[in-house]
Amino acid sequence: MASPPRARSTRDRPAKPPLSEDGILDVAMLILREEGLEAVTMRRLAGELDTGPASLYVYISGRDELRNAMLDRVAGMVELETPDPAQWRAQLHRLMHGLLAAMVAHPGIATVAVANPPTTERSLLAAENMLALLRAGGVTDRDAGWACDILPLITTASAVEAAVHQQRGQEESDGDFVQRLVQAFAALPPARFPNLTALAPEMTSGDGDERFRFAIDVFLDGLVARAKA
Amino acid sequence: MASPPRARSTRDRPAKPPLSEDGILDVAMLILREEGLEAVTMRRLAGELDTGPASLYVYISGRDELRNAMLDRVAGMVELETPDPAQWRAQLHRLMHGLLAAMVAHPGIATVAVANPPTTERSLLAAENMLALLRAGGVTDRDAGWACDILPLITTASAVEAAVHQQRGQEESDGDFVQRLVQAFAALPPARFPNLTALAPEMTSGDGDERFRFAIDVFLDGLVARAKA
DNA sequence: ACCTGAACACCGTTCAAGT
DNA sequence: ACCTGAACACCGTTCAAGT
Repeated sequence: MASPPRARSTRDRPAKPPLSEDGILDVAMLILREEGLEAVTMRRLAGELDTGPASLYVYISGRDELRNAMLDRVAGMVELETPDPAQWRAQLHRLMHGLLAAMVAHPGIATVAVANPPTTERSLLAAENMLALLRAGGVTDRDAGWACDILPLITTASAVEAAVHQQRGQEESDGDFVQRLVQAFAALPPARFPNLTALAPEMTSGDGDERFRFAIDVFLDGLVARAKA
Repeated sequence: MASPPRARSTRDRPAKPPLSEDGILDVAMLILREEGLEAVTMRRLAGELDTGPASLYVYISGRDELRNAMLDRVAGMVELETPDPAQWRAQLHRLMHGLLAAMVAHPGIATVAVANPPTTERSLLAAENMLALLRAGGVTDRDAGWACDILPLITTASAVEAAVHQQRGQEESDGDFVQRLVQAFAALPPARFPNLTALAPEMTSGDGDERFRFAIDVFLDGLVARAKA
C-alpha cells in the first residue's frame, strides 16, 4: 500500500518534506497567483504539502502572518528607482505602477495591504525610495512625509478595484460590462442626475491603468502646485 | 415580496417579530456598529433573531447581498451638499469627510466598499453630488468624471486604515503606538534609510482626519492646477 | 405553500497523545 | 522533543422534510 518512491525524473517536484517557512510560502504564492487569496487557506496549504493543518503552525504562527509574508514577497518584486531629479515624476510613476502590477498579478493580496500597511524591511525600502523621489521633485518635507502614506494608499485601493474588475472580466466580456454601465447611466432620470447622465461617456472611458495614472498624476500635480506656492 | 404583517402591526419590538429584509438589516447594522463586520455572520444574525440560518435566505440572497445592503445604509447616512460655486471645495471636503466618518463608525464596512463600488441609487446620488461640486469648481468634464472615481477610492481606503488604527488604539494607547513608530524609524540605519530617518517626525505627525484632509486637498489642488493649465 | 432542521463542505486553531 | 491526528468551535449555503 505504501507506494515506493519512484526513480527521480527531471520533472519531479521536490520530494514531500521537509517543511520550512520558505517552502510553505512558495506553495502559498503559487496558489495566490493562480487562484487568488481566498484559495490560500491553512488547510488547502497543508493538503498541498501532504500533511495536516496543525503541522503548519510549527513554521508559521497563523493565517495573518502567512498573509503578511505573502504581501512582503509581492512588495519585494517591485523594482526600486535610483533618484534622478530630471525625471523624478516618471520614476515615481514607474515605482507606483510596479507596485500596482505586482498586486494585480496576485489577486486579493491588495486587500491585505489596505488593512495592514506593512513595516517590513522591503516595504520600508520602498517608502525610502518614494521619499527620495518626492524630495528630488522639490516637494516639502511635510508634504513628502504625508504623501508617502497616500500614494501607496491610492495604489493598493486601485489594485483591489483592478483585481475585482479583472475577475468580472473573466465572467463577462469587458466591453459588455462597460456598455451595460454606459446604458445604466444613460437610463437614469436626467432631472435627478443631470451631471451623471451628461458625463456618462467620461465616467466610463479609460482602462484601469489609464485611470491609475491619472490618479497619481493629479496627486503629483497637487504636490507640485503646493511646492510652488 | 414580503407578505404584509398580519393585523395589529404596531411598532413594538418584542422577542420575535416576523422576519423581513429591513428587520434583518436593522440587527445587522447594530452588530456592525458595535462589533464590526467580522461579527456579522449569517448564523450570528439568525441566532439574534431566534431562528435558524436557513430562514434568512427567504429574505436575503446571501452574505454578499447583506454586506452590500449594509454598505448602502451607511452611504445613505451621508448628507449631500447643495452646490455653491463660492465654496465648492469646502463642500467637497464635507461630503468626503461625511463618507469617511460614516464608514469609520461602522468598522469593516469600508473593505466592502473598496472591493465592490456600489451602484445603488443612494451612491449614485452621492456621485451626482460630487460631479456637481467638481464642475462648480471649474474642473473639466473628463477630469471630473475620473476624479469622482478616485475621490471615493481615497476615502474608502482611508476609512479602512482609520478603522484599523482605531482598533489598535483599543489595545494600546495611541500615543504609545506613535512613539514606538517614531523610535522604529529613528532606529533604522541612516546609511540605507537617509530620508526615512530624516523625516521620521513628518512621517508620524498628524492624526487620521488631518491626513485625510491633506489627501483630498492635494488631489483638489491638482485638479485646479490642471483646470488652469 | 411556506418555512426550517439538519446536513454538507468547508474554515482557523489548539492540544493531548503518539512517535 | 518533536510532530500531528483528532477535536473544537466556528463558517455559508442547500434542500428534503415537516407544518
